[in-house]
Parts: sequence; structure tokens; C-alpha cells
Amino acid sequence: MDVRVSDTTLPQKLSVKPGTTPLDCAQDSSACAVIRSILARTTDKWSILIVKSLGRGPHRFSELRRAIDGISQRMLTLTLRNLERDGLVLRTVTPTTPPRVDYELTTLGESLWTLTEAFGQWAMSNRPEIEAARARFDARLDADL
Amino acid sequence: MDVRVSDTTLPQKLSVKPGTTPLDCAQDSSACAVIRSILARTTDKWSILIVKSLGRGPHRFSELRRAIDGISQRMLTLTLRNLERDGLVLRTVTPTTPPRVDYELTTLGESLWTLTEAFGQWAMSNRPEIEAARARFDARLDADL
DNA sequence: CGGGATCCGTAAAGATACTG
DNA sequence: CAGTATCTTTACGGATCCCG
Repeated sequence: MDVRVSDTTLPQKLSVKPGTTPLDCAQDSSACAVIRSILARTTDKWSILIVKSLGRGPHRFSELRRAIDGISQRMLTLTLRNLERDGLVLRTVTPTTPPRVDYELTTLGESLWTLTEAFGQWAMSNRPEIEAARARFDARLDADL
Repeated sequence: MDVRVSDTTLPQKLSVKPGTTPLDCAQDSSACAVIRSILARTTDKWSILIVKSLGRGPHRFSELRRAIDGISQRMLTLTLRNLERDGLVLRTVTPTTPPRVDYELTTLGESLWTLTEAFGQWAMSNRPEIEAARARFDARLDADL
């Protein structure tokens, strides 16, 4: 069922080889669910910011809370628990008074950090272009009305 | 398939000095909100899967709907609109009967695709380790009860 | 076929108060 | 200080109907 596009200029920079279809959700649907759960956990709003913050070394709970603007203590706790559960973050409790809890990235977490860092860099460097695209889109919507 | 993410932007294992705090959300809080909105849009559950599907070339609406298991037509429409608004996806309407709409990644979208692909690869290759960590964590919870 | 509009249930996020 | 528990609120997502 070859469907070609009748458009004028299709960049098509990516070479789509017939045999190579890596990571197709349709053909390995068993793994897909797990992958999706991993992606959902590792790429959600707060996880990215937490991993980013921990990328520069261990931090205490209150330090993270202050570093990540707008996060509630509940979301910080929940997200840290999930990251710990996935083996991305190590939690160290020092039972003093007052208690002290430090969080740090595991080796696995550090490998994830390089990816989130790349994501952050991408967002930073492409911010003007994205904002321009948004403005154009919204302007076109207004014009069509 | 040219998945080079490390060329210029990906920092490999930055040295973690105590004083240096690059990309801190606290010190550039104006940009932080925009970056967060970009990250929220580009890393949410469906966007990643759509970008991944479009990474192998243009697709129609119904193709995407079949390719992405579990997505509703509403979420597909909404997410595609948002991606289009951010300049990541190009929407081409062919006003035939029945109508035909094709979606493809823009150049900006392709640069994002390399990142999501890297994320997917990371999730795939680290899946066993993550599942093991989850099992360990859950087992420890049961033991503590 | 590719949506838009509407209604609605649920689950996640926020705010607040309390505790070891 | 680092959570837990509870309540409220939000918006996410699905189902349905409709139209060009």
C-alpha cells in the first residue's frame, strides 16, 4: 500500500530503508508497554528537572526543593521515590536530629542525565524558533477566524 | 540512520565541581518557564511516540492512529496540533474526497527526533536493569511491612 | 477520512496540616 | 528536616455524535 505524498517540497532528509524499522511499537508490542512506562517515568515534567539538578552532585531534599522552582514537597517526594524505584537515584538517610536525607544519581541515573541534559540544551537553543512558530501559528488562527 | 547526538550539543560527563552550577533553574527563572513548557510538550506520552513514528517519513492521520497503539483520535489530533504549533510537525491537507492529511517532521522536528530516538534506545538497552531495580525496590517494601 | 464539539469519569497535581 | 496523610481542584483522556 504505497502512499505517496503530492506535496511540493518534501525535505525527506532521512533515508528510510525498507528493512530497518528500529523501535517500532507495532511489531514488538510486548516490550512497547515497558518502554513506554520507562519513558513516561524518565521524561515527565519533574523527573527531568530533578535529574538535571542531581547531575551536579548529591543534594538534600530541601536543596532540591529550593532548586526546582514550583515543585511541591509532595511531588518532589513522589518523583524521587519513583526515580529511586527505577534505580536512577540513590537515597541515603542519616538518622540525626534533625534527620538528613541525601539524593544522588546512580550510574544508571548519570547515563540518563546526559540525555536529559541534551534535551535541555535542545530546548534552550531552539527556544526562539519554537516561540516564533507558536506566534505564527496563533496569528494564523486569528486570521482564519 | 545518522543518529548523531553527540556532535556539538551533548555534553559527555561534565566535571561536577562544587561551585559550578550551569543551567540552574533558579538563576534564570525567566527562561526556565519557557524551557519547561517546551519540555512538557516535547516529552509527553504521545508526542514522543508520534515523533518516533514520523521519524521514518511522512504518514497520514489514519496511519499514525494505527501505528500508535492505544491512542484515541482526540489525543492524536490534539498532540499533532500542538506539535504543529511548535513548528515540529508539518501538516499538509489534500482536499480530495475523502480528504487526505499528511504529517511530517520539519527540520526542527527531525532534530528532536534524534533525541527521542536516543531516549528510546536508552530505555530499550537499560530495560533489564530498570526492571531489576523495580523488583528489588518492591521486594524491599514488602519486607519492611 | 479527518477531524471538531461536547460530555464526563478518573487520576494526577496542588495546598495544607500534621508527625517522628 | 523530611516526609506522610488528607482534601480539593485541575486537566487529561476516552466515548460519542456530528460535519465537510
